[in-house]
Amino acid sequence: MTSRGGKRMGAGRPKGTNHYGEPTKPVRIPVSKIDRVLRFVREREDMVPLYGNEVPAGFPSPADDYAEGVLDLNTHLVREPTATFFVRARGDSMIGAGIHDGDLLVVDRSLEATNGKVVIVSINGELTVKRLRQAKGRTWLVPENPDYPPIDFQEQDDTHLWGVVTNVVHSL
Amino acid sequence: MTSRGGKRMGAGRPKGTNHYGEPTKPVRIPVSKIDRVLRFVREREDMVPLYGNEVPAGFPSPADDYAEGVLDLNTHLVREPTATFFVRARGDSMIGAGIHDGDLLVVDRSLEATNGKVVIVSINGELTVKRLRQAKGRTWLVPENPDYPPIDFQEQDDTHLWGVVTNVVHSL
DNA sequence: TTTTTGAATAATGTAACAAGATTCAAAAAT
DNA sequence: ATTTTTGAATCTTGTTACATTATTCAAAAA
Repeated sequence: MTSRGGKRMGAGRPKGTNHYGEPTKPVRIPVSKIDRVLRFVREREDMVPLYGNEVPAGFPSPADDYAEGVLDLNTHLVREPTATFFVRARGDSMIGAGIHDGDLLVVDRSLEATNGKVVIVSINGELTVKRLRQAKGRTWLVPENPDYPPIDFQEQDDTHLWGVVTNVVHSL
Repeated sequence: MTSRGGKRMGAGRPKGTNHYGEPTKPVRIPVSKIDRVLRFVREREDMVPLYGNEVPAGFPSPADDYAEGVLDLNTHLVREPTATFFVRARGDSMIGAGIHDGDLLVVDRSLEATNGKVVIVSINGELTVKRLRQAKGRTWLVPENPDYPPIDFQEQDDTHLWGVVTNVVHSL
């Protein structure tokens, strides 16, 4: 009935006992995206643990602290969001570069297409992926499959270099 | 000097002229994620256009409406965020399945490891990726490279099946 | 010694506010 | 009559304030 607590050292909820372990700030979000944003911040939706070759001690629960070794695929694979697009690979002409039929290619238009890079080129209205080779003042689009011949490349009306392939996503 | 505007129909900034074309609400966000969240809501960071084999008419600007043909890698590759982890592949024993040394493997623990699936297994404290084969009442871990022999698999103290590989991310 | 209690303090969702942006009709200039 | 300037009205937006909830722990009670 009378007072029990009172002013004293250590009373009250300690700092840092919030849901995230760090301070928060209100940020104005468009209503249609509030759900996505809350899922992202609350459930670490796209932060997935990354292991090396050692056996993980146990599978971390979402409540655990992924202080290190977490990976967000968007940030990891898309460096320049506004200059990036995806293309689905067709055929097996680049099988030697690890590009299989149906793979998803991440293409960055902001990277310079230098000798040896794998590039996306449109020829006669069709997209194709090849390795760029510059030698003896000429440029070649070289498949990575002995069944296909290199293509003499010169940028013309019907030919355009779209960007450099940075990653290949292969589904099993 | 005197009044010029005044009370009248149509005065003032019209509704819906905000940055997003819809109302906003303050949402409390952990400080370390404010940058990511703002980039997401403002620049549609992780929505990247996806093309088929036709030549894109032009590169869409971030201001355009990506009503269709956009892809978010996290959603696309990680179906069950809480049951998913990444492992970096080592060696070339699964080269035939399109898995190269250094590739990033997306592993889903919620999928059933059935015959023919590519799985992650720990053996003697080390992680390895192989294809699961069940035949004649026995289970084998089969490499996809003729240089390596199949492994007779039985779940024991030092052996654990961690999950099914759903995607392979290969960097160029 | 163990259990109960409530004062103290932090966290959190949201309302409120101040400053900025935008519009348009009235006033002024031409 | 036509064009330009102006500022009141109104919405947007980043941030602060606040009321409510959650949490902790030492004192009081059992």
